[in-house]
Amino acid sequence: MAKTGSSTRKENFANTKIHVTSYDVARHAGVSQSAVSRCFKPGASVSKKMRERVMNAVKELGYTPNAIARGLITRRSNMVAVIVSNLNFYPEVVSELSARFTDRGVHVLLFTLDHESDVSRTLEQVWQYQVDGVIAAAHLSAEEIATFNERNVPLIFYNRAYEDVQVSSVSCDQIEGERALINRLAQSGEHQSYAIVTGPSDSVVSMQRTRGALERLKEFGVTDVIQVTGDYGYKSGCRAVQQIVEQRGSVPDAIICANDMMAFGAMDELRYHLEYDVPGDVSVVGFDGVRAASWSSFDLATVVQPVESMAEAAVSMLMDRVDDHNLPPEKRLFSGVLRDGSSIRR
Amino acid sequence: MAKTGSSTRKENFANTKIHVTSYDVARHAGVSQSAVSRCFKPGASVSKKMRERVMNAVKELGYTPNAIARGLITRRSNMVAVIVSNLNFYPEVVSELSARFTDRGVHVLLFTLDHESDVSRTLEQVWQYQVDGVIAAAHLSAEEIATFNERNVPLIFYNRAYEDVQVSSVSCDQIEGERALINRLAQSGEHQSYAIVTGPSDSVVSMQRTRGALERLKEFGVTDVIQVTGDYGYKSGCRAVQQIVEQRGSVPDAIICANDMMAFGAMDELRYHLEYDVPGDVSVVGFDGVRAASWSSFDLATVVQPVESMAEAAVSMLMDRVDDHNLPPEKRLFSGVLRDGSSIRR
DNA sequence: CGATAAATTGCATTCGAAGTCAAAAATGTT
DNA sequence: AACATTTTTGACTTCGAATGCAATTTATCG
Repeated sequence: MAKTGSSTRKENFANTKIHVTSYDVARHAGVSQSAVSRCFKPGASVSKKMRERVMNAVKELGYTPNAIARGLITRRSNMVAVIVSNLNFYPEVVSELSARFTDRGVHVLLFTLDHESDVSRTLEQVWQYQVDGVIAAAHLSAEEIATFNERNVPLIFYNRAYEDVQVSSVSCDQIEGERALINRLAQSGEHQSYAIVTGPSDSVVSMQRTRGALERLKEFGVTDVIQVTGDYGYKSGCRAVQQIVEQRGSVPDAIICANDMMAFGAMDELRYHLEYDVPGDVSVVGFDGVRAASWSSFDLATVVQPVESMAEAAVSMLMDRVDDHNLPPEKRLFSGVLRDGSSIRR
Repeated sequence: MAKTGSSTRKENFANTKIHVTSYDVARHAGVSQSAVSRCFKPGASVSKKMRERVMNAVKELGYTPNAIARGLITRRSNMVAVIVSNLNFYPEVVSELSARFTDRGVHVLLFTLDHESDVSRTLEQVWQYQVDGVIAAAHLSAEEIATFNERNVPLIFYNRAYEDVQVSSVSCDQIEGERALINRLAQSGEHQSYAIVTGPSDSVVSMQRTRGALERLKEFGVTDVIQVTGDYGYKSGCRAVQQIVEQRGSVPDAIICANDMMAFGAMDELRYHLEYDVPGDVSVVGFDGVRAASWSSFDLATVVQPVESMAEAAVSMLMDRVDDHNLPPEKRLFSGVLRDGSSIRR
């Protein structure tokens, strides 16, 4: 009540109508609403004189097109949803995606998931907002993926490759990358015993990295590899090291962490609490190539995911499919780049 | 052409109409469209029987309300814009904001700025999308702020306090926090000479932190303080240390960095390149209290910003103003929490 | 200059849900 | 059972811009 009253008041008194519509512009310029609309549509048939008159009125009234109304009729919201399971890990990805979408005049509706259980609630919201497409850096069930087809909404997974599902994705080759790391460790000739710190057991990415490492180690004849589970966080890297030491009674020659954060935790635990020398006593490697990997404190050997390329690929794949819904699913696999570092003994 | 054709084809062949509207539901349930609409409005007058019939039809057809259409008539998009200058710094903030908005059924349109010059273009987009409100962790000019009033869009600044402008904000008390850090340094009795690594000169936050430090140092009788400028990044912390040493020919007793990232850079540069001991030869302090501050490698003395409280405050302040546009601007100032750490000599 | 083609403009309708209001149904009262 | 109340319901209009189509203007050419 009070609200309506006050906004009406403002409309009347302040001579600043709060919502200037294309009709207002049309009236002010003495043309039709269609004409105003056309002036905002690139490539529309509008005479120079008309455009000028309209644009003057637009400026005088301070008109801004209403994207909501436009979206209703064009069935194009120019919004995409970005679903990330946890923004704290790898903000660069969201940042890159956001920047690239912005370049294409597309806006990002951000959905962060605290618990993976929020997925279905999140998808409800996604449907309601009529987004043109979705980028998911989170795990969706096969049924959930299927609804995207039913609803005809393009979907691109970021770093989640589904083997048996026909769905587009952009990923970094986790297995290849992990193998490269093992090669690097083996090549130094200093590592006989290995331990692996995996990510959470429901993480496909972690599974792949672990598998890649184990496979390659096996090829080198290393079979008894200690595995402990982490949660991708720094602290879990610390804990993992404690567990490893507890289990073996000593440190292995190399600790392979499923991501950089855990590698940092592992290095710090080794150096500052267990007083081992990295890499003197034990080598540590990670995965991802986050910024801190190149900090002197760590100088971590890792695999750098080509975030820019991957983001660009995800964005362009998505927008291609928004423009043509009939394009078939496609999986793009990028190689990571081995970053050598002094966390490996040589 | 091809697109329309194909989607029509799908509509006809696949028996799955792509867009199920409230009319479809109404027809299927044998009721009016108004009735369907009412079933989705909490607290509306609908009989039990009606609700049941409608909800059955909803399920059978797989109907989802169209938030775009709803927003058009209700003038409430249930979307807010979050504008951040650089997502890479402090992803926690965006993460917290996102989670809290989600809890309130509000969706986040994310705008990241690469260059501050993008602000005006970004605001254009913000207007078009009829967001209910905006949270800005970026610098806006006075005129830009004024347009929010003209357009009657609530705006809350995050960690940007404008002294002479009537605008709402949530911030951490930079000056108080910095003074606490200086107190802590002074209290150890080991620090005579100081250097400051500031943030970029156009950062209000950096100015405040620097001012707070200088003021307190002056009160302690310290006046000749070396200042070098950084950009909030790790590398600029390294460079800053080089410059400081170059200028004085030796390290000061304490280096005060305007944020944690630069403090990390400074510590690493000191320890690994100049081979000084931190804190033995020189103490380092930061500001922000990012996760890595508590990593053993750094154990950085810093001021922890109460991100959760601040995010909650920003969100609730914004939503209050969305509900009642007449609420006056309000500035909320949170104290940071001093985090002691072994980066300070004692 | 007149005829024809091409470019421009306006009218009327559309998108999908929500709100207004009056009619209809259910409930309560005597 | 007759009436007054309250609750439900549906017809119709609205939000703001885009678009198909017809009407109009302008350009082109013989």
